[in-house]
Amino acid sequence: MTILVGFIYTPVKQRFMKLTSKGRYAVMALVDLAKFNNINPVSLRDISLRQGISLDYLEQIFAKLRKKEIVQSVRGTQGGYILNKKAKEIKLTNIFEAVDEKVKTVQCKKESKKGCNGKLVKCLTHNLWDELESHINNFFDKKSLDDLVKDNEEKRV
Amino acid sequence: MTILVGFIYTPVKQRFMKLTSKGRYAVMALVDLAKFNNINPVSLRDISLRQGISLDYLEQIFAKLRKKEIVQSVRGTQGGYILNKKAKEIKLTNIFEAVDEKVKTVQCKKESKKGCNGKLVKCLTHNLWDELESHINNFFDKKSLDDLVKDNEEKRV
DNA sequence: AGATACTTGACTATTTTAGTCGGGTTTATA
DNA sequence: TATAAACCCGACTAAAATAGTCAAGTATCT
Ligand code: FES
Ligand code: FES
Repeated sequence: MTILVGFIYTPVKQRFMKLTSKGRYAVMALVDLAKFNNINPVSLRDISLRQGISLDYLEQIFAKLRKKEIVQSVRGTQGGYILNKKAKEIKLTNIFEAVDEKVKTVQCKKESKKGCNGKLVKCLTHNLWDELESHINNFFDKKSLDDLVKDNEEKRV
Repeated sequence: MTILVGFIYTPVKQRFMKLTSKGRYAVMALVDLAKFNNINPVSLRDISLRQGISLDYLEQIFAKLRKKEIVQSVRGTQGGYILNKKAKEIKLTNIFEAVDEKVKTVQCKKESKKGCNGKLVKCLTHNLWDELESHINNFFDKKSLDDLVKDNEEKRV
């Protein structure tokens, strides 16, 4: 905190956009699941081996996916996970939201007139981040798990 | 690192997309600079006060912007920074690139057949991240500093 | 000379990430 | 009914990144 002519800088504590391995893994794992999602549930162990993702980490991720009702679990031997909806109805936005990687560029409340950094007016770049957010979410809202699986099958042909 | 049936998980150390305060500040500061960029250079102290960004941090950011020839410095009293190009020619991509916040979703080499996580084949979601990268950079390539300033003036009217 | 402003580089508290670990519970099947 | 395969849950942690801070300059105007 720097003090300058009676001015105090309150550090802005806001990570304003993230998309990291957790989200990437979630999508990878779900594509894998969707591909092998015939009759039997798919175990995390299989996904872990096929995709090279730590089993323990996958468990954390799937706990979140289950809470958001994207997957369903089947316990016991021969258990695993199955999709809880049609692959076409699972959009990337849903997945990212479930694992806390929602794309959110502005932290300031939309309704309130207040800006970020506590000022009484929106900052110079507020509009930009707002547009960016729409731009990205637009992409994620359109893409479904089904699209990804199909995209993948094509590639293989 | 978990060992499982002779399998070793090498942790994937890749942050695959970032856009944080540093980039946000860089853009804010440059919009401010562009607005007040008449004849005289604009001092970081002024930007700091107007935008509520730590002066010390701004100095770090502007050092990078100068290295990439986005701004020019004028030393001494009444000194400060001026834009090194027309505001119309400074795209957001250039700004983010300068402060190391380039949007880069895939780490695997494009030419090589190898995928991320060291596998010999591209992962299930490679295409997706590739598309996403284009989608976002498309947005940033189009937006110039000039657009932002104009956008801002309109709002004020 | 003094003040203003840029320049450089090292340092650091805090937070986030990408896991790990240990102990459960549930259920199919041998 | 014993066992093993799978999910379930919460706590823990090393390493990295973030958002700065701080100190000691140098250049230039008045
Ligand atoms: S982002 Fe909304 S005011 Fe700064
Ligand atoms: S992102 Fe290119 S192979 Fe995984």
